[in-house]
Order: sequence, then structure tokens, then C-alpha cells
Amino acid sequence: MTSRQNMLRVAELAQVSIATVSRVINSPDKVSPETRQRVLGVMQQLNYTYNVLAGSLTRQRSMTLGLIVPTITNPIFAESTRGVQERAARQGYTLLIGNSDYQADEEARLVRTFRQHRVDGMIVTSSHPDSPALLEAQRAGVPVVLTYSSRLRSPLPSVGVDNQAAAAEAVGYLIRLGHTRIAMLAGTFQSSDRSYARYLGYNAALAAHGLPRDPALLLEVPYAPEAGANGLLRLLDQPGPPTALFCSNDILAFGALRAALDRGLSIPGDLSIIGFDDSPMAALTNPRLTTVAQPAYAMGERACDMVLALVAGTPPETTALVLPTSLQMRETTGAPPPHVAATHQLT
Amino acid sequence: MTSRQNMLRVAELAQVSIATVSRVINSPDKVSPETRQRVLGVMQQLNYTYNVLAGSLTRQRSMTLGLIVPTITNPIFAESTRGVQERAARQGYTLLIGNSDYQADEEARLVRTFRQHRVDGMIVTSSHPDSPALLEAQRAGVPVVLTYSSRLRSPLPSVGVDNQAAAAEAVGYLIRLGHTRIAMLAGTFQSSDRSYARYLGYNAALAAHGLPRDPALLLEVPYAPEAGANGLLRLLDQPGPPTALFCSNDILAFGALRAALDRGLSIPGDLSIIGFDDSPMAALTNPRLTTVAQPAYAMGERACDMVLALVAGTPPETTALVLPTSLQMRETTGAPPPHVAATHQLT
DNA sequence: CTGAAAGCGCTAACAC
DNA sequence: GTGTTAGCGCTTTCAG
Repeated sequence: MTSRQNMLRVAELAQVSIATVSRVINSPDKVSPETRQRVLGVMQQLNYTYNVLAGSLTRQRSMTLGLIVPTITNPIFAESTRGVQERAARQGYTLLIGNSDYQADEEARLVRTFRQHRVDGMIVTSSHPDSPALLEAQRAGVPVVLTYSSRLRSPLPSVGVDNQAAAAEAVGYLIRLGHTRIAMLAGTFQSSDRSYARYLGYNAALAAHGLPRDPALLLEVPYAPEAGANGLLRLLDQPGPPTALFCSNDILAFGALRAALDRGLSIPGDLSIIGFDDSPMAALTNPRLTTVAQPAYAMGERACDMVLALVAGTPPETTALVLPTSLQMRETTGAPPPHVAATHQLT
Repeated sequence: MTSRQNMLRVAELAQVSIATVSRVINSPDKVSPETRQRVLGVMQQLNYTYNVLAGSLTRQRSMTLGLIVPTITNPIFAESTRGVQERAARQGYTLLIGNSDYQADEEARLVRTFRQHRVDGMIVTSSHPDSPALLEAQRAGVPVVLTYSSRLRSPLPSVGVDNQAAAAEAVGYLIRLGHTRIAMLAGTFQSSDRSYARYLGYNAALAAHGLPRDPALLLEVPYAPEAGANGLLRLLDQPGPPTALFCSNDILAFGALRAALDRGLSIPGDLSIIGFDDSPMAALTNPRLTTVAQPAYAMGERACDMVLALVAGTPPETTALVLPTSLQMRETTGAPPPHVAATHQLT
């Protein structure tokens, strides 16, 4: 065939060179108004669709960014995804998305795939922030920014929150309400350093108030409502049950709340519950969930801005952005039941 | 420089031609075990990363699929997205994702962008199923499959549910429970034909039972909890308030439930509520939400299988797949309050 | 302001 | 089995 190259066809019909067509697309002002109009017209009538792939190949820039989250199914990640997307689109970038399911190997696989697709940068909520795949990508020149965790001394830039401090604040609140037996339902540490950081905060708060740390009060579970429900039940069914529960995310809290209600407990009369994330549903449950709010959407935006800056070669001012969290005191928290407090005093 | 082409570098070091390198990647068995190992070794030591972009250019296949949903923020779409992703990944495909925000023009923009990125096919939960952009993509040879709606006579293939029948079933249930004043909170018709189909089902159910259709009982609102809450309040604050509410999605129902509870209504004692989607939270609210379940994950899987079949040139058996829905009768529905029933009898 | 030409990294015949 | 050689569609100096 004569010419399959789309741009060439446009060029021929418009009586200009292919270079000119390229120019009206990439730098319109470098072309005289007349020719530009003519070319534009032909593109229209030919229904020409620019081939980003070809452009990316020569230009060494794919105009795509890779986004990896544990699971888009968790509203908090859906939220930050929107943030990333909004900023990316604004800059002409398109997103490749993948779910790691909190699995380090799946995360690594995604990183590899994205690199093959030559993403210009990636934003990842990692299950394993020191993953070789991530470091290697960065070493290979693909900017990577971590989200949701603040690893100040990580080799990878990040935009997150201070999980430990936020958790400590939540637990501190419980303590101030009078609770002394506070349990924690934590997402599996191994698959999320955030969960572990929150656990550290929980511990810190207990320690700060001179409260003993009871191993029986900590349960590491997968991030699922059922796990939250079963977890709470197990916690409750042991001697010296807790009067308050801190969950490392809202999903767990929702499950726990449901289980508590099913068991006929009054919330927060019999049990206080605090979640983490402040996902949209937190303000809608009955009773409304007290939880730690994270600026998810903003986190996505900032992370996107950061990779884009890195891509552009503009070193961002900070390489470790820590966004503020805020405890949303709602209806699932209150003073511990009087008899329990009394019991506790006796021991 | 001598040779920037990655494959060439591998080829040189491995003492083979670039074609052979390509072969060990795409059809390993066409290469002798020894050379293959040698090449593999070099790739390893060079840390070679295959360039999908370049491959796509020659092969005319990008190994990417475009996915467009109204908003990934709605759990039901997050769910189907996972389904799509799972199937896509299994076939070596990567996903480009975009949110249309129920906006036809944004959807069109995404379609254009995806086409420029040469996606091999797209799956879209459209806000405007007959959108020229969609039809044009299909005409241009890019398979498009619609999700969530069943448009049997649409020119575009789809995998969805029978929204109208599902809605009719839900409303029919309410009627059988004894309700006669049933309101509907519907997502804006203009931005979702699914919402309209559900409205049609609502109407059909009323008609089938000889119930009058009261325009004052229908409210078209945006898909947001606040809209659900305010909507219900408006519905309630008019003469002859409804005793039951059918919402065109769970988000609206969650908002309405919250507002009803805040107003001190007993649910379902004073008001019955039914949602649509059966998003994960529906079974966790207090009381649990009665809602119409859609097989979101499966829908995503099937849609992905369908585009992939289309991409491969294998005409799928059906071009309009309708998946079953099922009414999940939980705790937000019950008989109407006795006095209202009495009142109604008087009129 | 516009054109010619050398790639970008890989694939796919077609030979050997 | 393995190598040669045209491209795939676009960008980008470098001239003019």
C-alpha cells in the first residue's frame, strides 16, 4: 500500500509535509493560520485520531501514569484514585490502574507490567514499601511516589499521613473517655505497614497513659467486614473483654459495629468503636462511626502532582509530604459502662 | 550512540539477531533451548524491560483496554472494575481507567483519549449509550461493550441486568407488603438510562397493581447521600407522605435511611426503604438495607470476556447478555404503619 | 514557516 | 533454528 501512516495521509490531502501535520498538533503556533486550518480540516474529514503510542515511542514519554492500590474496592482508595485522576487528566495524562490485593508479588507484577508499558511514573499504595521492584523502577528512572504512609526515611518519595500519631490520638481519646481495656483490630501487618504504624500508635497511647498492653486485646485480621465482625466477637468472648475497640480501618469497624449490634450491645453504651479512614459511609451508619479522617482525595492530588513534577524533572519541594488527619468524634464512642469501670477498679 | 534499541543490545550481547530476541519473548519454543537460555540470561543481566509500546506499534495491538465508569467512588462500580481487571490481567491486558461523572461530554473526552492510546477495546457504563463517540469508536473498529444496562436493541453489545424488571420486582414487593403510597428517589434520568429504566419498572409495578401514579412521589436527584437525605425529607414534608421509598441506588438509600433515622422515624415501622445495587455496605447498615442485588463482579468479568472475544475476532455467542438480579429482603422493609393504612382506606 | 530524513524499539514475513 | 529487512506512526533536528 502507498501510505498507511495516518499522519501521512493527512499531510498528502492537506498538501503539506508530515512534519507540518505534527506541528499543528504539538505546536499549532509554529504553523501559519492558513495551513493550520487546512490541516485541521483534513484531520476532521479523515476522522484522524492521533496515535499516542507512536508519539510516545519517539518522544520517550507515554503520557500514562501507573496507579497501584491494594483494592479499589475500599472506598478510601477509590477516593484518592479520583484525586489522582483529576490531576492527571488536567495534565493530559491517562491512568493505568492495578489492584495488588495487599499482595507483594502481585504488586511487583503490576510494577513490571507498568514499566513494560513505559508509564512515565507510578503512584503506589504499597504493601511492602521497600519492595525491590519499586526501588528498581526508581533506579531505572521511573519516578515512584508512595501514598498513605509517611516513611520519612524511605528512599522513595511519598505523600501520606502520620499513621502512628493519628492512631495514638484516637486511642488517647478513648482513654480520656475512661476506657482502660481497649482492643485493637488490625489489618494484617505483613501486608500493610500502615496497619502496623497504627498499631504502634495504639501502643504508644496506652504507654503514654500508663495502661498495660494486653496481647489478648490485639487481633490481626484481613481487611474485610466479616473479619471485623468475627474479630470483635472473639475479643468479646474472652475473660476481661474490652470496653472499646480501635480498628485500623473503617471496613473492619463497620463489620465490628454490625456484630456488636447483632449481639444486642448498645453502642457506645456497652462498647465504643473507632475506625480509621472516614470513608463516606462512616457518617451514615447508625450510630455514626467515630473515625480518623484522612484527606484521601487531596492525597491523590498531591501524589499525582509530585510524580508529575518528578517526571518533568522539577524536583518537588518536599519528597515526603505528610498531610493532616483529624479525629471525627461521632456517635460510636462514649464513656465505658459503669459496672465495668467498677470491676476494673477492684482489680 | 551505537544502539539505543534495547532488544538490539540484548541481541549483540547474546550473539544473536534481534529477531531471535523477539522470538524468545513471543514464541520461546521457536528458539533452541541453548540460545533461549543465553538470551534470557543477557536480558536478566541487562535488566531488560520489554517495550510494549514499540511492540504495539508494529503489532497494531496495544494490550490495553479502556474502562469508563461514572465514578469509581460508587462501590458497585469498584466491584465490577475488579471483575474486569481480573479477567483482563489473566489475558495479559492492562486497564486504562476513567470516570465520566455521569457527564456525557467527559465520557466522550475519555473515549477520544482512549482511542488515541489505541486501546484494543473499551468497556463503558455509559451515561448516554447512544453517544456518537461510542458508536464512532465501534465503527472505527474498536469494540465497545456497555455494562449495567440491557439495551437489547442497541447497536452496541452489552452485558447488564434488566433494570426495569428488577425495579418492578422491588416495588411489587412493597405493594404486597401493603404499601400504596410509594415514593421513588431516582438518579437524574438524563445522566443514566439505568435510572430511567428503574423508574419505568416502578411505574409498571404501580400500574400492574392498579395503584395511581402520583408525580409528587417521584424525585430526580443526583447520586449522593445528601441528595438521598434531602430528597426523602422533601417527600415526607408534603401532604400525603409516602410510607415506602424506592431508591434507584444504594447511595441514595443510605442517605435516606440516615435522614429518616435522624427524624426519629422507625424503620421499617414508619417507612420502608429499598435500594438498588446491594453494595457491600447494604448488609451492614442498621437496620440492614433491603435492596436489589446486581452481580457487579460477574458483570465486569463477562464484559471483559466479551470485548476480548470481539478483539480476537471471535464473535461472542450473545451480544446482549442479561444477568439476573435478586431482591435481598432485609430489615428496612415491612408493612406500612396501621394508621396510614387506615387513612388510605378512608380516601 | 515548511520539508527531508533519521530514528524510537519491536514484529513479521522471507530467506538461508 | 536464525538472520535480514521493511515497516508501525510519529518527532525532531537540520536545512532552506
